[in-house]
Amino acid sequence: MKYDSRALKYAILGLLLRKPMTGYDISKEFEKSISEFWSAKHSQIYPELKKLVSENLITCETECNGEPRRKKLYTISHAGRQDFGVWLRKNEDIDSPPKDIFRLRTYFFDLLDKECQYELLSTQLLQHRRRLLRLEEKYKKYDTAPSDTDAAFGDYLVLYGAILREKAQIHWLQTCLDHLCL
Amino acid sequence: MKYDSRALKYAILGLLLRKPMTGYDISKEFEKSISEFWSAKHSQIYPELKKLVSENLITCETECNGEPRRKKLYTISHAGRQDFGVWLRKNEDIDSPPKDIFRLRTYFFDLLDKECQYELLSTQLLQHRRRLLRLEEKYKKYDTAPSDTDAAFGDYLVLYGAILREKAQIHWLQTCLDHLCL
DNA sequence: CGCGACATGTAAGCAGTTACATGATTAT
DNA sequence: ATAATCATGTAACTGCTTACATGTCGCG
Repeated sequence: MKYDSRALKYAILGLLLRKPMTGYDISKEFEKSISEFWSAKHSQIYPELKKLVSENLITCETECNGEPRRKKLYTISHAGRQDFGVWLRKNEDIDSPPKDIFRLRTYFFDLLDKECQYELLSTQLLQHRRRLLRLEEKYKKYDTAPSDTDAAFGDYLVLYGAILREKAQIHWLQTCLDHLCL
Repeated sequence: MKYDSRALKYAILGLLLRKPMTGYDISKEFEKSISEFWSAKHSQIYPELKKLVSENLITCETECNGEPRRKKLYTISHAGRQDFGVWLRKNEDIDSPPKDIFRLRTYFFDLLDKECQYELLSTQLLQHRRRLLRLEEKYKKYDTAPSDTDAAFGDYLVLYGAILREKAQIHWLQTCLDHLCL
């Protein structure tokens, strides 16, 4: 009875802790740094915001100076701050290895001809190299590492983590190609 | 209209291509090498087997020498082989980065005191080092790389991939700790 | 006026986990 | 006997994606 880790809940609370935001803003934020290790669509975010309001962890403002607005600005509540603080400090076990469909294909490589194995591996390699390049572009913008009290600190760490992950993937794919000994 | 990549379907078909198996056998197989990049519980496998039978991709034998048995032995059909072959050769785009809850925590590290940051990082580090050791134990059993036509080839590749993944994770965690400059 | 970005939602369906259920076989 | 493993299933629920739906705002 605890599959429910409620990651989306805490991602939203964390973002709202920095500043009040609309559902749309949160959605955009997911497409930035967070997308290096997760993503959530607006169709998942809007219902979650409703739920958090009903749980009194956030509040929703629809008007400004008495005028009704089209935007809904969400703000974290005291209870929300507390809940998030407890979660953030929780020292949980490492996750089971992440699902990887390409590795499933690789697992069945003995059932495939060499040419096809080569095709699949080199296409993956190319794409991961492109992703790495894009990440390194982003990384270059930091000429120095942000302080660990700066909001950019987390961004910086997960970006570097994404780079290492891509490098490991590339290294693996190259090793796989070497084992094909064409 | 194609979220449905049906990974479980192809995992099962691939395993049955090697030899006929029961649902229980398949379940056990998932706990071996496949668990380095994915896992499926029996509660997901049994319904999928039913579905595959209804799609005529596999057949089910319940008896042996006319005697009814308690086991259900599944065998891949001709249509199943074809379907799997097409899937295995498909050159798909790389997946979006895998979900990682610990990185979500890291992303919010600026909201956390140094001691707690240190605690979280070092606990993760310890556990990933343990996982790496276990993987390296397994890897040592191959004194030489299996041929690319051997069924063990895939096992070997994904195992090596898991080792590189853990090493990258460990390297990242160490770098994060360095940035804390205690 | 039309296009793209802003902004918010719902419905259907697949994917996966946890818990509930049951019963047979094997080893101690 | 009794505990562990073998063996098969279902129900309820969370999580996530895709598609459907609607309307606003600013710019050229």
